Amino acid sequence: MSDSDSPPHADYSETERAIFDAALEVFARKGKDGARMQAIADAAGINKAMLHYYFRSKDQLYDEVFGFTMRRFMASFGASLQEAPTFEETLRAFIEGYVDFIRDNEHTMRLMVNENLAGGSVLGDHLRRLKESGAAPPRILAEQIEQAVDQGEIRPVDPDHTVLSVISACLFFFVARPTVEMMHPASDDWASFVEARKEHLFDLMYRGLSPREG
Amino acid sequence: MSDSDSPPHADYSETERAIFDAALEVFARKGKDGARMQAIADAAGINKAMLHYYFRSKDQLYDEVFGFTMRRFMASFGASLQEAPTFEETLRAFIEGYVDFIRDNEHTMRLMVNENLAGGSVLGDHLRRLKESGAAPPRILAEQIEQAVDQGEIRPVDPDHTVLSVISACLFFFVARPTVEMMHPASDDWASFVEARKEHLFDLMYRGLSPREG
DNA sequence: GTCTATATCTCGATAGAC
DNA sequence: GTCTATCGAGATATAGAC
Repeated sequence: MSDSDSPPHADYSETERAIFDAALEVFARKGKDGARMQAIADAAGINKAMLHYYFRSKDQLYDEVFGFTMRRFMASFGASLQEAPTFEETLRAFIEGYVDFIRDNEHTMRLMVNENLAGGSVLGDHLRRLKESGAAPPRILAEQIEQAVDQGEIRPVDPDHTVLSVISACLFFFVARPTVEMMHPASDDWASFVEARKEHLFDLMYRGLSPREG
Repeated sequence: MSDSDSPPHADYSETERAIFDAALEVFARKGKDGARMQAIADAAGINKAMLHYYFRSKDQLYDEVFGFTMRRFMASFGASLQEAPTFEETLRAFIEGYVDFIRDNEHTMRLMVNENLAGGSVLGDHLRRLKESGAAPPRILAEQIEQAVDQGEIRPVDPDHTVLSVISACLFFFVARPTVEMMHPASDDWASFVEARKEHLFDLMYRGLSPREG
């Protein structure tokens, strides 16, 4: 249900796992520099000395947590996309799957956003390492869009801009969740707000890509 | 051109203004807890003692910077919207104006996002105070959408969800700018990428709202 | 592996000379 | 108003008993 599912390291012990989850949560909310080792220890239900025993330093803890989280985040992208007979179904399934992933992994998303706000230097390091090891970033949705354009199911659009727009729409309302909940009290039931949003987003996006004349 | 334009306080001295701008930049990237007073002093070209002389404490500095920045951010919303004969023109002008504002005020946007990631408690305080003083949050774009629906220019949509979608699309690619620039090297010229994005966004959104049959 | 105690350093904040 | 020097709290990290 939450960020702690599908362990990043199969060989993590229970304690390491508790530390990892706690660190993800605190780093996600406060950023690397704003996070306190004491807060992580408290959230993990252990004491500070254990953090250093298992992960040596704050830098190393952040690096490890960020690396795993980034890979999980990128993998979710591919996992949300299942090819279907029509692009309409493909897009609907992607929005459904991707929004579900973010809903169940808000801390993962927050950590990614926080790293971007801070400038993305750690992100850059990891991305470079990933590329060197041959793991290309997934352009799988963009390819589906190109196909759909070729087959005339949607109008000619720039695939990369379109992917970015879909991602933005699926993600941002989670980023701004506190604001959304304050401005839009009707969303006091967040779960049903998220479901309504999926519908709205699919309609807006699919119609926006439709080839019908304008 | 940048976040430092249109002074938040007409009665700020030059030094106060330099501190304000420096604090905005550092808080925006690192968050309240991650920011260092020394880093703010360096960016402002003064020493730490001056920070406390003018703003007493870090808490108070953050509170003041956040308050002004939030009001500017909310005001930009109304300022980007100019009523036009058709909703098509209104939407085009809004996207143009709002994206321009974010492009020229990236730190402002980052501070808002950072506060949301951290939970939004300071944001909540300020919003509550604003409401008590009678300044309602601007629902001005939502009203334009309602009108356009009534007049049949666009299909029946939920105005609040639609506003949220437009905002997301205009904002998020700035939030994720480091990732976008790494993943999409074609955007090495950020300025022209932003311009292309405005076009793409207007097309996608306006067509997505079109009443034509599906 | 786990905890307490502590070393070491950094940060926010102030005192006081100019 | 501006700077240097410094205090004291709080942070990361380690030592060492169990």
